[in-house]
Amino acid sequence: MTVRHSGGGQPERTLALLWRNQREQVRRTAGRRPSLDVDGVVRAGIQLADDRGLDAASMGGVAKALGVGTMTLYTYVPSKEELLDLMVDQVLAERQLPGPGEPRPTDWREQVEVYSDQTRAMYERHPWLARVSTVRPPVGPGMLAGREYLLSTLLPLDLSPRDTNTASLAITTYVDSAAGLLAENDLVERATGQSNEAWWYDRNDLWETYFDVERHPAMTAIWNANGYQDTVREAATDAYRYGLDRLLDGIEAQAKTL
Amino acid sequence: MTVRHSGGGQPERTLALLWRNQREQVRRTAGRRPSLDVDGVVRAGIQLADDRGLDAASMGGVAKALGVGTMTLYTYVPSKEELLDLMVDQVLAERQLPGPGEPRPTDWREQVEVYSDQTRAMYERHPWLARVSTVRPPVGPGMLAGREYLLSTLLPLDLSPRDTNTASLAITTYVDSAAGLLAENDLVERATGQSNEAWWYDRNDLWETYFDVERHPAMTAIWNANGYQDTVREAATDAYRYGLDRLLDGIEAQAKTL
DNA sequence: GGCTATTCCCGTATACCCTACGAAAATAGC
DNA sequence: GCTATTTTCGTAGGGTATACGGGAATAGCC
Repeated sequence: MTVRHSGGGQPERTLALLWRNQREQVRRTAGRRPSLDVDGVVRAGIQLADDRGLDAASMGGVAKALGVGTMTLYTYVPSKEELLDLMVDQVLAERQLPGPGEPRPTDWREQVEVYSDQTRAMYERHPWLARVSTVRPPVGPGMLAGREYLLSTLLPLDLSPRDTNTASLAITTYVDSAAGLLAENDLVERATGQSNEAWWYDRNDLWETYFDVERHPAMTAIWNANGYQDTVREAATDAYRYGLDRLLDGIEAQAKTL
Repeated sequence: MTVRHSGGGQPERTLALLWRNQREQVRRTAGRRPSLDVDGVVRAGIQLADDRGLDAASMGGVAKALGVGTMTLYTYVPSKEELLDLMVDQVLAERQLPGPGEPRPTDWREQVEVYSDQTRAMYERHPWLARVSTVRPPVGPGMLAGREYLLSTLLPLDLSPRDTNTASLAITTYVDSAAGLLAENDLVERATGQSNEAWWYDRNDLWETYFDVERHPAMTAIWNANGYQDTVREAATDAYRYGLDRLLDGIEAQAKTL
């Protein structure tokens, strides 16, 4: 199954849910007293997705975890789609990113590092995030806080406003997807109970039967020179660091020429 | 639904399917004559996913498109999972990347550009690709050809074998995810019939009711300086180019210092 | 205490999804 | 024509989301 996002629905309702903790609640008057609240439903969804994968966070699954009927959830959340939006913004907001005026490293690269570390840790805690589309994301407090922080780290570079925005988009794209990949790697190992190395070993036939050395000289050369890391995890971690560092190098160098 | 990948199954069977066109077929002997072939099933799946989204490429949907019963597909493909693997490797192989010895640009950056352009075009044609996990991908001819080409573009830099591999992983991560994002953006516009601008317009309440200028000074500054591009598409395209160029800048600079 | 309007709870039903199983149909070679 | 083999696919079982509507609980008012 694919995980899509933020359809049409009623944008006002969704926004009200996303920002539910920013404004105070209206006092209740008549009617049966609710047995749950939105936060509880969202927490249960996150918990389930963390523990047993995104598929476990079905409406039925979440309802069972909360000890209510499936349809009861629809009192709190318009659809599974918005529940997912709420789960996403919730975990985005978990990142501990300094707000405006709060203490932070002086070097801009170290500030970006904070974003990178926090985002990686978030994906590590919630690997199902990598499975959720980020186009038309839930524009809640969590997402806005992340964007705000990353933009603010780039201000010292004195790029034009437009370039600052462009650079920040490039960085989020890289960090979010690479961090998601790392987390997914770990998740798959846990979920299947099979290490990545065992997975490759199972595909020994590839090299023995199908791989054509003539057609793949560069791969062969790297292999012969022992250029492949010992583990998939190691390779992915190295690539993450290397790519982020080179990207920031490039941004820094270009900023200096202006 | 999430889109997962390459489970346990029987790796040999999956490999044989992925590389089915590299080795010739065994002659058939007795038994009822098949009405379809694997290529046809894969093509139908791709067609359906292209036209009506990944969800339309269900086993039932593909079978109906081919005019057979749903269960008939299981003669050709062990499960939906492997069908997806086959679809993915098929479209990966569609990229026109020069093989070893074939003509290519002289500058290494232009060579990487070819990879970037071909990959972007691939995602444009098959936006559902962005929805499919790339951990434990189908190791078929298409994937291997892509990896081989990208590695070969980096050889002129004379990095160590390990660094070459690391750099190539960083580039694929960036290119594939950023290209996927671009394509997904277009897809969502087509699928929902709502432009990204209209989507944001629907969320006007965000700025009017919830957005706190005090908490988001950097965003506010960029907004006031007119730093946000006119369209989401423009911003994403700019970010793609900018990020790739800066990443390659960084790689080039580092290669020179060695 | 009883009425009423309001709100919440959730069983049922519909419409999808994947796929295990097994019976029927078609074919090649003897 | 018989047999071994292969393909076809209906049925059934267990999953998913959610529309609908009836019943249950509550606050405020008389």
